[in-house]
Amino acid sequence: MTYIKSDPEFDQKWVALADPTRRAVFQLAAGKGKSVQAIADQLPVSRPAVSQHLKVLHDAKLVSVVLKGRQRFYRAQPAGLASLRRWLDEYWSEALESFAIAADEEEENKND
Amino acid sequence: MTYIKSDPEFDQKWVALADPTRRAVFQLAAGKGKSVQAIADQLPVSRPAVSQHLKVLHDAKLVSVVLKGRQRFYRAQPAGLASLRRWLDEYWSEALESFAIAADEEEENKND
DNA sequence: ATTTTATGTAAGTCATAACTTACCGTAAGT
DNA sequence: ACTTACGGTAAGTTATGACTTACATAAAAT
Repeated sequence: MTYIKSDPEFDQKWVALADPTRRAVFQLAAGKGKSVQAIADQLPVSRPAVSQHLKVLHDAKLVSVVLKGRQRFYRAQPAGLASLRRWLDEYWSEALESFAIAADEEEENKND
Repeated sequence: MTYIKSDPEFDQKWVALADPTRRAVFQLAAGKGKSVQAIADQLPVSRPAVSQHLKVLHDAKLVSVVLKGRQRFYRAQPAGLASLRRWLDEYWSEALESFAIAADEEEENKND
């Protein structure tokens, strides 16, 4: 078995959130929902850059849009984080449930 | 406020796990701990590539190493996922605690 | 109707990241 | 001692991604 199980939707979410600027966009869009301009105003990048980031986030289903006249209100969609959370928990829980690991950890870190 | 709060250690973890191959490396190193060769054997990339991925993961404190003779056993360190989990939960919980959002969601997705 | 305002998108630049092959050091086995 | 196995690292290639400025479109305001 020399291949990697690929899940494009899942990968997209990781890639989308790996960029700090894009993560900031996501955070700014959390809660209330903001126009592109409003988001760009709070960031050190151009307005088109924000548009591009929003496209990536939208494709990854991490934000939703509402059209209001000539404005577009983007809002973070926390539900889109579900698969990432599940992945993390899969490995996270290993750490908690196993005392054996904690014990070995010390042994290992001597040569680390 | 036109800057982004930067946390290099935190960013590193995101970047490290955003790559599918590197995520596969991390997963293969979960639980038992494997030699570089053993990991490379299960992936469609070269052994040096795996070494490079492991360096990134190690720098991000997502794996630990144990030296045993000429082998190096790498093991995933779930504790390294803590900060990511906390970040996710911050936005994840918003979704769960607020019924208002769920209601608005429908309204919004009409124009989506 | 003309002019703003809000946004998307195209085109170009530049840095970086994910590979590869080649090479080096070092521990084990003979 | 010599050879083989393990793994890090250097160098080079290539794709991609995060920006920018310039342009295009459509709704609102005058």
